[in-house]
Amino acid sequence: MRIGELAERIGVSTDTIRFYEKSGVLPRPDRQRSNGYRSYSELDVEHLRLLIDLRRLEIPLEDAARMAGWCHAGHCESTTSELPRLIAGRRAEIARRIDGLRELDARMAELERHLVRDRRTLRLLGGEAPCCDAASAVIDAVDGGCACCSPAGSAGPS
Amino acid sequence: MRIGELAERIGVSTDTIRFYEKSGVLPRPDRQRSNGYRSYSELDVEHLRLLIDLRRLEIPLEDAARMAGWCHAGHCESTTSELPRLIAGRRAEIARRIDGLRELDARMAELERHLVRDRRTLRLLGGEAPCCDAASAVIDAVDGGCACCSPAGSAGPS
DNA sequence: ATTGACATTGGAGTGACTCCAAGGTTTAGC
DNA sequence: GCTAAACCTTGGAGTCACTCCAATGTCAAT
Repeated sequence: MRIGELAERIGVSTDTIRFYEKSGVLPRPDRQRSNGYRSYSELDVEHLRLLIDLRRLEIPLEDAARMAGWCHAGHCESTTSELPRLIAGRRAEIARRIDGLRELDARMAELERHLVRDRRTLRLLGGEAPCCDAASAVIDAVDGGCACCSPAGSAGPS
Repeated sequence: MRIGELAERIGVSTDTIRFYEKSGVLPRPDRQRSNGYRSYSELDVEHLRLLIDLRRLEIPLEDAARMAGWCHAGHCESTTSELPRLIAGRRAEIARRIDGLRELDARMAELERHLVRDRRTLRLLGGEAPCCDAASAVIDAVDGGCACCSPAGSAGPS
């Protein structure tokens, strides 16, 4: 199969595949003699698919390539000694990220509530409103304090 | 305050602050006359803190700078019309990411279980084992199939 | 006067792509 | 056989958001 089909099947761009080859993390495949086109086997598909899956875990390219290489070459030693460490680290990282995202989402939700309230206020007021209401809601929700309209800790305008 | 203290207080590098200034997303602050050092006020701290917080939501730098700018300048119009759209999009993205990470973590956990099992097997066998056990566990767990040792769908070696 | 911690600038490097131009090849239809 | 579209090739430049570096300047304390 040629590079386009491989890319299609795995869901990456041909540029990405060529980039991997150029940076040495994927071996150069056979070339169809005379026309220079890259030619891939089902085995190559599996190798690349694993690499891409590992990349989707946001494992740095070099590490992901090493891991995929071990599996491909059947090197149990590396697989059983280095992999567990890598995986444990990854899982901790994933947990940290989920926590961070949850916190962000909570802040975003609060911000959203503030904005809805402020917009209702604006509508009731006929479109004009003290300038810092919404802005301070943003800062309160995202940041925990408003500098431009309550620099000394006052409760805000209006 | 000088750039080092600002960076310290917000938890970014001085390089980052200078980079923001160079790329035009932060205004040039006053310079202490004669020595050329940047000099920041508490207002600048709040502005940058908001920008950095928005960046931590992985909002692209340009967008984050625009949002922080609105708040800083008290432009309710943009704040109330554009922000809600941005926030809704952000929250959807956050939800997607959390789902993705959860799935990854489940796959990682499965992989870990496989490896523990295989290592026990290895120890019982005295260190030597059929080469593909661990490798195929990686592929099974991460990828859902092993090409190198069961290319035709067989159950695996050993 | 010297040391050390700060500051300045311009410019290069990083990771992981992504896009582009200028060309060669293959395939389908007429 | 000719043409057009869809593929492939290469080298190289661009992107984002920093990060690091060298060479130099400033300042406070000993």
